[in-house]
Amino acid sequence: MIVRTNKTIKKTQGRQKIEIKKLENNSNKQVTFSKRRAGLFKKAGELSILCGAEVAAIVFSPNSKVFCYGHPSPETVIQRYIHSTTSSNTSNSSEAAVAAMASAAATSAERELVPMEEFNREYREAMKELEIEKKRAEEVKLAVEEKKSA
Amino acid sequence: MIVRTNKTIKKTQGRQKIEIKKLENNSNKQVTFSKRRAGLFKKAGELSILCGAEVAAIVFSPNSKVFCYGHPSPETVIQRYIHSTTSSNTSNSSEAAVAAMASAAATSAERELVPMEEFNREYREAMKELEIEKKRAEEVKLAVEEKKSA
DNA sequence: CATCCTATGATTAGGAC
DNA sequence: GGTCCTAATCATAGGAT
Repeated sequence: MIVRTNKTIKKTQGRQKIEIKKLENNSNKQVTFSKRRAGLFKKAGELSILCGAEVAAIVFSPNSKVFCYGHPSPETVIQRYIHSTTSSNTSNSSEAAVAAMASAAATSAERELVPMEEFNREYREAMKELEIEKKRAEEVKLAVEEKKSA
Repeated sequence: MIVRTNKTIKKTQGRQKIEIKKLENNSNKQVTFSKRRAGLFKKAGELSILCGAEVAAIVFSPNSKVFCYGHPSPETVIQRYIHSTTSSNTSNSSEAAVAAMASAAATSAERELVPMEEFNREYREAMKELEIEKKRAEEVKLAVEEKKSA
């Protein structure tokens, strides 16, 4: 009896698990690009509505075609971003962070809003991290300057 | 005797359906903002890896704090976007690198005294931003070296 | 505020038009 | 190229820590 109940025949394979790595198949890459780009913009829109946030998303396809989403508009958000990043002229990020924390330390010590014991531990860890970061920042700075003079 | 048979008690309500409209509850809005921002950036990263696309996402929180994701870097994509939408001349790419570093500095810009109650949060954010910036700086560095050898 | 957990809604891979 | 479909993975709301 070759009676197949259609109930057991899947119409599609459904969503398959995929690895997040460069897609090699070009046509599949194009399809994935379109679908996920739409998904990304939708998410961006939801975030802006739900939280009243300004959001911009810019995407260049593998073929260099540009797509963008923005609320209130891509330009508005980009301008604001550029302004927010260039208005600061602090020389070194690590030093700035250290200064900020030192400032916080002085204030908190007086107010005792946090157990000193815990604070000291966190502070030491922070300083350690910053030392490491300082060295890396220096490396990058050198690399950038090197490139400039080249 | 407070004996509850956990078997019939659901530990959580699980994901609830929500309307996409402005959240009014501020604390809930903050939580949603953090979670969805992370999700958005993750999606952006997946899109860039899967499709070899250049992607940038910029988000301003309701409190005007700026967050961004970019591959290869936010600045790179923004520059390219500006160039693609206007006919202005291409600017020096090293400026992008410098801007990237300035971005890190902006994260923990100088401030007055900080209430200790905010210290832990501020501290964690600063560390996280530095962590992100570290990776970005590394990418920029690699890009610079790549260009030099080319 | 971040992170972990679970249940469930949302997204999307694969396929067909 | 976009659209519709299904099934399975993924993201996330709500809660706890």
